[in-house]
Amino acid sequence: MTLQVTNTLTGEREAFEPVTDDEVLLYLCGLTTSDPAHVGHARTWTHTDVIHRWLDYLGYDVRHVENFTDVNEKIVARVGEVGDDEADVARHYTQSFIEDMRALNLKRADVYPRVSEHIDEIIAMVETLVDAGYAYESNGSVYFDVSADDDYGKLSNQDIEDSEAQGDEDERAEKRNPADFALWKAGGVAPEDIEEHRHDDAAPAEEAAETAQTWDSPWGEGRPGWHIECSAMSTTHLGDTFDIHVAGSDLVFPHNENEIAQSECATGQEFANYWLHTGMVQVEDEKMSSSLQNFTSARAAIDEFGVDVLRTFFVSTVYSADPTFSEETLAEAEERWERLERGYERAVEAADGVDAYATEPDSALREAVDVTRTDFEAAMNDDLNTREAMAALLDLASAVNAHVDERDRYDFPALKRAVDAFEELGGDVFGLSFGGPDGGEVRVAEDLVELVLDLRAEEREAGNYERADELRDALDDLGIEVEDSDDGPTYRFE
RNA sequence: GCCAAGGUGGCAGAGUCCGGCCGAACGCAGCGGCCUGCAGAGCCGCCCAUCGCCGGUUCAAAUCCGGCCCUUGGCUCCA
Repeated sequence: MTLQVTNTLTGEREAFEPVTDDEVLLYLCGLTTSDPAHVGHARTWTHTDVIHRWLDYLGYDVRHVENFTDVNEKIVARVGEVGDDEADVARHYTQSFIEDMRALNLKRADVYPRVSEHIDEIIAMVETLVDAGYAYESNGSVYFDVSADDDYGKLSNQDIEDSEAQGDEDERAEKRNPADFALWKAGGVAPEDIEEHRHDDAAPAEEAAETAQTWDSPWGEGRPGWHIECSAMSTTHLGDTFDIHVAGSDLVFPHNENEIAQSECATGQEFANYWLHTGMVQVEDEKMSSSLQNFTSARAAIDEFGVDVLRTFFVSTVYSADPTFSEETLAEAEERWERLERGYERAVEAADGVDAYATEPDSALREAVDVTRTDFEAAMNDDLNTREAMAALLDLASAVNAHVDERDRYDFPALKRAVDAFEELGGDVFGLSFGGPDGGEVRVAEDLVELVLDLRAEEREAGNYERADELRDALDDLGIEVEDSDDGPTYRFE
């Protein structure tokens, strides 16, 4: 049984065959560092993470690249809110993304390239396209000539005759064909370009625009276009042709389409072999999105539900579906996760007790473990059907419960294999944390420590240093080390 | 208008590629029983589905073909 995936490029389910036998080159279109990551972003990250983990499970060596777009007018529009200039705002959100990714228990990518550190590669690629006749300069900007690329539109089936003009009036005037798109944009950022993305507490548009970064190029001072970055960064770190390109389904056109056009015209090689697109999280029958202001930030969701519940929610729909984010669906995910976790814990407790024997075979449980493994693997290989794979795991929980309920003497080898299955499939592949304290418990512990620290701060302010020290010592006895710093107290669990 | 993906029980959501094992999975909610000092957890069972509509192909269709209706995403920054 080999892995099959649905390829947006062909619209069909295909056998997965990497360019190199044992290695998989994976790219995910990352986020623009202009807003906090929300649940929709977290879902795409998590499904990509599960793909990575499944490829690991199958024995592939995965090279995983995921970019941060740190040059964009939306970032400039946040100047004054969380930073003094474009680069500063970008740093702020890049940091917050990294923290969210850690909190979500995502496997680290091999490279997190940023646009600002790949300007040379971007310029080189644009030059190649100009030299080869696929792009032209106009008023210091460079545009991709869609009519020069016979394959244009092959991902999204767009007909360039039907496409509406992109860009503002000035830009349209500079283009030969309305469907042409910018590879390089002359000058900085115009205040009116960031006006619509501005929040009330941001700096005035004029002032913010001043902080936009620009770079020297053969066509004069300017900034990279919207789509060229992903082409430059992916080919730099993965080569001209790589295996899997993941992105949200909202990026199919024009972003991914343009990536293909630029890359294949520049390198003469196939770009990505398999295109996987994740669905859009729905909130009240509408896409969750930063601009619609209907989003729950990844951070808030992790704080409210915990990573395991959130990951269970994500994995309970196939990656390509548009799942409903609501109180009901998250409550259901919570029930599912608890059922799974309880099943795991019962298996561990039964296996680690004196009532577990080597000579008490329970064929029902033994068969259930086998079925779980084969069903899970078949589901994952069938276009990464995490929903079905999860069902297999939940069936295992039922089998464990039935075994422990019905018997006084347990089948140790079978229980051990059940525990292994939970840990390898639910833990390693789905990234769920069996065994350890769950997110909720950790948060309560942290809240309690903060509560004590608040009390201690009150004593200190009142000058009751003896009492304050007693509280610190009491925490220390519990294995919580408190240190005072300029920014207030910090602590860590020993 | 054009492109793409969908429409499956009260909710949510697999199955559709490769028609029959789908008399429709897993789960949530609801109901009954077991267990139980109570509750919870768990176990067993049940309830709720003319699989968007109409027509066609077939011994057989949720699954294939045609038409229509509706939803979501894209065509503008977007996971």
